[in-house]
Amino acid sequence: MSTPHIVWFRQDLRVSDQAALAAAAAAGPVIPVYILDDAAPEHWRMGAASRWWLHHSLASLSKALEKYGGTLLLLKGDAVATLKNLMAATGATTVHALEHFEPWAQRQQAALGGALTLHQGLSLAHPTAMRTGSGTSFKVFTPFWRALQMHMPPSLPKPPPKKLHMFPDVPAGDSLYRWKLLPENPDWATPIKEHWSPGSAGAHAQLNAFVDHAENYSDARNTPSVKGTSKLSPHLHFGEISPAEVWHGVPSVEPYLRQLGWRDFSCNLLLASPDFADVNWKSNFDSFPWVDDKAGLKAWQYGTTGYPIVDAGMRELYATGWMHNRIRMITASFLIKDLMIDWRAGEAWFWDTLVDASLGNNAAGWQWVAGSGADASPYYRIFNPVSQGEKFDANGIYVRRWVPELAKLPNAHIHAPWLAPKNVLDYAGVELGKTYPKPIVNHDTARLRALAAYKSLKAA
DNA sequence: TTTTGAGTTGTTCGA
DNA sequence: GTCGAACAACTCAAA
Repeated sequence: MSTPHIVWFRQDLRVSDQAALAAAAAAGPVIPVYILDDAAPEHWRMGAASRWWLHHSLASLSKALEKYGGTLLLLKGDAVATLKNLMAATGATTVHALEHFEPWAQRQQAALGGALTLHQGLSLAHPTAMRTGSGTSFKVFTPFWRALQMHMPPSLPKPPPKKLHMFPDVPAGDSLYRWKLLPENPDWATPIKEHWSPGSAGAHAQLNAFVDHAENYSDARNTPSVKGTSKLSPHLHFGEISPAEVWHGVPSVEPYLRQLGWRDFSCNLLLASPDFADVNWKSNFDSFPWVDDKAGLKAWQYGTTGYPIVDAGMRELYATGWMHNRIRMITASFLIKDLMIDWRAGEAWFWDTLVDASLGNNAAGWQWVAGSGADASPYYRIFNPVSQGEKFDANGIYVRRWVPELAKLPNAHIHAPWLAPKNVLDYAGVELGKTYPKPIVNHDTARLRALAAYKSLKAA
């Protein structure tokens, strides 16, 4: 019997276009393993929504491997030690894995040294291939995107191995259910379940559904009430589908491919600045006068700010584990600029509640809105939650879906119920402060306060 | 080394 | 209602 090759699955839970699996399968008998590992610092351990997704994704991967004659071994503990033990117990000398870019993943990869063979498949292009003319990493998206396109299209996706030869003598693993990744008492995942089907099959179904309307992406992507976006983000995050499979699977719609480019860009930023998720990329923001507003944070989290478009978004997030991208910007702008709460509080909430929570993407989004990021939004760009609602949810469909207590308000007042005449509110059964909150801040004054704070930063 | 052009996603104000 | 200007200054990337 030849020595086995370990395939270490992480956020690459697929069998097709999976270079680590392919290399191991070609080399000899395999041991596919997933290790539940709390290597990340406490506050970056996988969030609750992600854990729900992980459970189902692992179940799906396990099934997929069985189709090819493989079995997924589930282990728990420090990944480096666990892999070393597994190698010692089985005589394996090589671990195959796709390269990951989170700081703790980088540390683990370094610790495994020569025992680890890294393959590519998380990004469209390897970050070290993405360099400016002077050899530095990119800090601005547009030139990055131009450079990335020089490397595109990515290689065609590889089919799964025809057959896996499992190494017969594998130690016993855990059972997935014993990891208790699923919520109990209460089982808040019921509505999430209705919106998603984790796993590669679900990912490809989602891709096919998107392909049918991808041509409308440019227009429809900003309308949160319609299916305009791809909704592939969680599938991509868990690697149930590779970015190359997506690139080759969708029509060549530039604005969409550009979004894929953003995934790569975030990955580059994180690799270049390992503390990107924790500290202001622009250090002058360290003196920003954030407000410690626990009540405001809570109102934001649970969708009771009194601004319908913000509340709708936050409720969509809490119910489904996902939020439309346009609404992510609006809600983030509201937390940062209207409430002046530190962007990291919003980042942490998104981390816990998003099924697509990715360290680099999440941090890049928040730092961009805050203005502390590499390629940041200008400080005076403060979203007006009413005009954003009127512009992108003109007929109030999105708000009515997630804030049903406002459902009977006419379009003219759906985004600013506090401005509606009393008889209109009465007719709609809305009593502000009772059935729906009054606005927790006045946007006009909040805007001026934020502008002043940003100005003070500049002076400092 | 210096210069030049550009930088995801907006809003308000006043003519 | 529509339109252009102002809202800053700085850093990045490439020539």
